[in-house]
Amino acid sequence: MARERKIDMVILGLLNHEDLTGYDIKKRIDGAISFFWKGSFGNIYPALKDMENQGLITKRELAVGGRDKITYHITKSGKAALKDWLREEQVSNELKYETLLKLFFSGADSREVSLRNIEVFEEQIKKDLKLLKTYSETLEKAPDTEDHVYYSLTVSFGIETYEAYLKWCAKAKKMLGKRVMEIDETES
Amino acid sequence: MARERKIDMVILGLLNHEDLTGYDIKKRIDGAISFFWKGSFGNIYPALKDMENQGLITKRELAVGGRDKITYHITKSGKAALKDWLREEQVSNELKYETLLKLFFSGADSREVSLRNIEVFEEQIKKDLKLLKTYSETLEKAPDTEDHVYYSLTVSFGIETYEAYLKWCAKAKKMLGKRVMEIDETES
DNA sequence: ATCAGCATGTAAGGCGTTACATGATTCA
DNA sequence: TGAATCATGTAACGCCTTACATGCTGAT
Repeated sequence: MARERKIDMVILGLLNHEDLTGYDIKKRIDGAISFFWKGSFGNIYPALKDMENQGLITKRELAVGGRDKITYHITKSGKAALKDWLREEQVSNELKYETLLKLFFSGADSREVSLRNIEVFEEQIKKDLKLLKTYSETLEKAPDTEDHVYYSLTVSFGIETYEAYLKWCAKAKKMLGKRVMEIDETES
Repeated sequence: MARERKIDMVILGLLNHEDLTGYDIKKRIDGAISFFWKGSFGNIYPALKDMENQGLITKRELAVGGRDKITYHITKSGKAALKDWLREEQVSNELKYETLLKLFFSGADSREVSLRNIEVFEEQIKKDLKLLKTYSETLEKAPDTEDHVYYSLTVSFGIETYEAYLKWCAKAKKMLGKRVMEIDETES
């Protein structure tokens, strides 16, 4: 059965770049990473404890203004574990889209309901796409480091697939009989 | 907190169309649905028991050649629950792509490793896309029912996003310096 | 006869979310 | 002074996966 908990790898990946506190790790995950992976405190803190016991990371307690702040640092063993994971070919890529599930079973209700569900999805995607594009713009102005190449690729994955989603939404709405009378608003 | 278990809705959705055994339900889920939702026996059978207790479905035991076969049937209350769910606007759409996670942290290893990971992803997507296209072809020959519209839309969602993935793969490989010397094989 | 598929379940364990609990600091 | 954010955790609970357990049927 072995280790399945991927949050460890997220943590190692982040710590490989810089030392961080659990709180910082959470913030990083809530950024661009959240588009393809999630994490919570109840997830992260126990993982940090385990990983320290395994010798993958070390902790450094610093008293910052009378308060404890715990910063984690990746060890050699941790770096090795990260590489091992990167070189493993077996991956789990999973989509759990409730919108598609609903659409699949939409024969049970009216077309208005299906259309509304597609619109809800579309609105969310538009919002997310806007965010991805700000990431992309920030990246264009940033220096060309090796890490940036990878960051940039994941962002462009998001942008391209989300644009495909939007195209599909338009087609789906048309197919379900939505008359598009609105003038298309360019997303300025 | 309320009900979170979406497998119930998958089951209701399927039973809304026809009576099925637990085993049949699993097979249906392993078909086109598996692209956006998963289910297992350890998941399905307990759900069926719960849902029967809740009055959402009823069971019919039939002795088929000396063997017990349990077929489930959706009730009025079950149909209402299905509609309620369809009309709920709050949805959870989640992507958990380990490939992207690896790519994001690929600065920790060589470009060869990143390229290999993209290739593994690409191969999987090509395989899945082929399957989706057979679904699509089957659909084209099938009668134009209301249910088919929705089935068709979910399949086309898959095809279009997977094609976007493949485009991205090509771009990513190029960006990471993969020289494409192979003559492109048309997927006949 | 044997093997794949049909058919129904249970049990253990893992993983994750949410809510709870606590308290310091910073900024308006 | 009050709210937001920083910061670290724990506990309960829920859901799912995997493996196990069992036995029949149909095809080769």
